[in-house]
Amino acid sequence: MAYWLFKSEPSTWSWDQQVAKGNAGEEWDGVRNYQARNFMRQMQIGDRGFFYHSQKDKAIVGIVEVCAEAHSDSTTDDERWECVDIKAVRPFATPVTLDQIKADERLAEMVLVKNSRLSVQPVSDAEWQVICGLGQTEAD
DNA sequence: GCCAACGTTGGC
DNA sequence: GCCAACGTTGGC
Repeated sequence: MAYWLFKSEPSTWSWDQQVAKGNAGEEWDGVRNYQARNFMRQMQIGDRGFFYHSQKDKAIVGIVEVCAEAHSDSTTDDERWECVDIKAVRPFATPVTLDQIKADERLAEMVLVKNSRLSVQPVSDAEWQVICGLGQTEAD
């Protein structure tokens, strides 16, 4: 199983909205970036991801699970763009802020730190464990 | 609100 | 195929 990170501006699509979709999940649509799309194409059902709030919060606030593999993005007729569906699994007991991530040398190689603009990114197993620890949240 | 970094577009 | 111009993102 692979790990990922999904980034969203809470004013556009927030964790609370994601939770409200329940187990049915929701398309992670609107991505118009090839790198991000290519990562979504690699995702498999059951893969886990962090849900990150950019802008005001700048923190990882929850864990999501991929519940549909890449398919065409319903928000555009342009067939280049695809997206997966994700559903909320559980919130972080304590959100992990960007400041915390930057301060932890074990996370120095995270894409979030190296390329903050990429909206869908891979997370390593080690990074996953470290961040779940910081957030006092089950990693399973 | 500013600005740096990055990705995309389009003219040549 | 290169590169300048432009638009967008996101941290500060």
